[in-house]
Amino acid sequence: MKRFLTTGEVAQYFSVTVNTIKRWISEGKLRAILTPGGHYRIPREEFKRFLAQCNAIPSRKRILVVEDDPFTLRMLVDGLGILKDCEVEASRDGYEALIRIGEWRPHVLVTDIKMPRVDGKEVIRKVRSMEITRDMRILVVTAYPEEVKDLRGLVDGIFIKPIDMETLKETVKGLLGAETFKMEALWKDS
Amino acid sequence: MKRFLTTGEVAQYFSVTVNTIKRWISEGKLRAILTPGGHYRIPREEFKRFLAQCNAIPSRKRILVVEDDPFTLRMLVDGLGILKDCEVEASRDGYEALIRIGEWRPHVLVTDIKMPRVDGKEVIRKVRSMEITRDMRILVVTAYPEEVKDLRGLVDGIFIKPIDMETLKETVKGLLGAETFKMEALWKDS
DNA sequence: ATCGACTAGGGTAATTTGGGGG
DNA sequence: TATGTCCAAATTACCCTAGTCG
Repeated sequence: MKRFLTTGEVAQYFSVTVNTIKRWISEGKLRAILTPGGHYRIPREEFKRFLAQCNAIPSRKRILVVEDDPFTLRMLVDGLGILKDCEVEASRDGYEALIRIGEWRPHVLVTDIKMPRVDGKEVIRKVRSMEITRDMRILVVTAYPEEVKDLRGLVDGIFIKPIDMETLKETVKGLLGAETFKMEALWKDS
Repeated sequence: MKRFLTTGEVAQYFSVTVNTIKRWISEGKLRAILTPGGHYRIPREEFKRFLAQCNAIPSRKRILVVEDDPFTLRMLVDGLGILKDCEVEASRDGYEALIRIGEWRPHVLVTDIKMPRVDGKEVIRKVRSMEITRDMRILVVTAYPEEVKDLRGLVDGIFIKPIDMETLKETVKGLLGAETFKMEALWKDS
């Protein structure tokens, strides 16, 4: 198994020209190393990361849970963890969560709305308005029903603590069923 | 752990032919010793140095500017935009910035510390503590010198408004020159 | 000392880069 | 905005045989 791929190999894989791959690299979308002669080599790990980011491989669905209370967090992660073909990760605060959203692009975000030093509502509005994260499904978890009234049209579900895990799991399963693919280019023909 | 590598081993590592390795050696790009029979042996240390060099200049450097004041933002983006081999992007608030950091992995972050509904200091502490963003260089821009005293050890530079763009540009250039390698990922198996 | 596997060195074909412009 | 196409120069791959390594 080769450790590095050439631009040509990656280009062939995506059915795009080599120039497009070079542009992706120079724009930082795809990371690569340089040979002394100036040719790019793409690490296989990076290639896989990139594929997942493009939704190009039928990867397992990604669920990000954001919750600062360790007990609730544990319950959510463990509960969602038994779902089939899913990966669950946790962030303990909003800052971590936002970086992780950009990097990992979860399919579903399950988030508390009250977090120290971060405005959960503002985060949701932001995420909804950004191109990259617009397709992400959002479930809100909160202890204060009246806090989230104005989020109704914006999120895919609201759960009031204490959480009914069975309903939550069913809802997540439903959201994951709805496919959202973004890279038509990959489906032309191989 | 072997002390020396053959051309074939290095070639396999880089997904390059043996001849290419030989050319790198004859051109002095990769240093090697000679066996009495005329076969090359590459010292492991030299191999590591070489690999680091390949990681050093992978693509154009990415600079993310975070600033809510349109006027200052414009000045920063335009000013940094003329740097060679750099891409500059802007985020108008902390939420956007964090997602963009995760997605784009800027080499340098130039950020205001006072932003609506986001604690800039907390963002910086968070970014510094996370594996993915630990190598990112951070420059803080602020109008309040006393606000950022406790950030001194944490960031790579602090600029007080009004900004001296020439100094800022020089600093960014300096930070971009200082290479930060992450070779461990490439060393997992071998 | 022998043998299989690998290597050096060279010549030629194929690929890659960077840039500009559609 | 993103991608495809074109170009020359540079880099790398592929082929070979004689020689070295283990």
